[in-house]
Amino acid sequence: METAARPLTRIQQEKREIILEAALDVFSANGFRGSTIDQVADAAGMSKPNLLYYFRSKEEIHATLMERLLHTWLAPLHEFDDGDDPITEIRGYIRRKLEMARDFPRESRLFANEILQGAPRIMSLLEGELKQLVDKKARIIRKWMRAGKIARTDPYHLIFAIWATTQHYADFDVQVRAVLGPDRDGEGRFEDAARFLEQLFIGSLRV
Amino acid sequence: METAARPLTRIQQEKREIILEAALDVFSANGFRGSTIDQVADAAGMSKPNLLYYFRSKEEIHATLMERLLHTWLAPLHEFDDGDDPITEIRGYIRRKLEMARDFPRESRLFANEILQGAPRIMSLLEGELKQLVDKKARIIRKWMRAGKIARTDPYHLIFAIWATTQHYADFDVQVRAVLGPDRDGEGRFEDAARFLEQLFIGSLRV
DNA sequence: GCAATTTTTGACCGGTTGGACAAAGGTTAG
DNA sequence: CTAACCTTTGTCCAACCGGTCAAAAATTGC
Repeated sequence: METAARPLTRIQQEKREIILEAALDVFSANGFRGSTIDQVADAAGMSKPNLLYYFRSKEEIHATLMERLLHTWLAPLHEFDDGDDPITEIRGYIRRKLEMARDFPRESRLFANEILQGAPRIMSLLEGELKQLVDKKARIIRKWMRAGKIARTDPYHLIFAIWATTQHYADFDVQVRAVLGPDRDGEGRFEDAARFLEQLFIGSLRV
Repeated sequence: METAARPLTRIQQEKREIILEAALDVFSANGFRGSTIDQVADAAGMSKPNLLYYFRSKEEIHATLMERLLHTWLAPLHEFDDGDDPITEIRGYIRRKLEMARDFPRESRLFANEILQGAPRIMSLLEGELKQLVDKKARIIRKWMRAGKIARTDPYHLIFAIWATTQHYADFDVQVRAVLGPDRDGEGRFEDAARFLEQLFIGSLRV
């Protein structure tokens, strides 16, 4: 009584979830080409052929992972919206992005890996959905500037700078830790970063 | 009549140079594990066994490349020095780092790749040479702050932010281009970035 | 021109990897 | 119990990849 287009059973959904979780671990640590199906299968607690029963290929795992990741990834920018107080809005965006770097470093690294390789699989999304979203937010920022609520500057590069500085704490984590040294290790660095970034961005935007 | 430790012939030096140049191209585009010796040999215009006559292994090519890269990479930070005018000094550092992102994007990406993978091969350098260098520069910055020449903030996170924002234009180049769109493409984006970053950092540091 | 040395190459090898497949094991509905 | 279906696994394969090796080709020193 099922439809011709196979609906996923609950077991299938659960196993696919486990595999994606394992793949996120492995891919983000070793890169796509540096990872093997066996490693993912191992991390997922199943055999390679079993894994390939749920995903037809290594590529398909990666593609599925990327698709989900991008939704999560763009969420903070979607939330960024026209509000009474631009400073509050921007501060909130920075805070959310920094929290994502802290709570989802694997996702950040996987994304960074993809972009570094030239983003072959998500180029169309970057040029389409992402560009339009950024265009929209840039218009909001420009409006604030015209209204004299924040200092005039390039909204695109402002957004790039927020991305770069926040994601740095996920993507370059080992370097940050190495430079800060063992004494300044621990999650305290994220609070220091939050204070610093707020001062950096808000300080330069205040009129 | 040569000494026991074989001195490199001119041909050997030239060929090694050609190989390293080709390897930088290939490794920075595909990552170390995503690249094959054949690809490098191809790009260098020679056969694989011939390439392996000049470098004993793929690892050795990568290690040699990394070593050279790191010297170039830390040069701007070495130049950053105690001066009369902190603003000029910081502005100059930002400009030099941004120029490196523009002129040596492959080096930047290779470095980013290494850090992303956990920096297994250069960890000791990060914890040693790099940390000490940053510590030294952080002390200079703190001195400026105590003298009331720039606003008080965390010098380490300031340096991280400069790294992140400037390298972003090399490492995330495809994303930057995609978001700016075809009309804002071209090298003009680096000048826009320079103006923006100056305003961002100098604006927030001014007392 | 000839011998020693350096450079280049074709052929090959062992290990790894992505993926196929058929058969076995398990589950569910009647 | 049994037939149909879903899940799991052992085995296998072809392609790829890093690296070796011996022999050919080119270069160099005399």
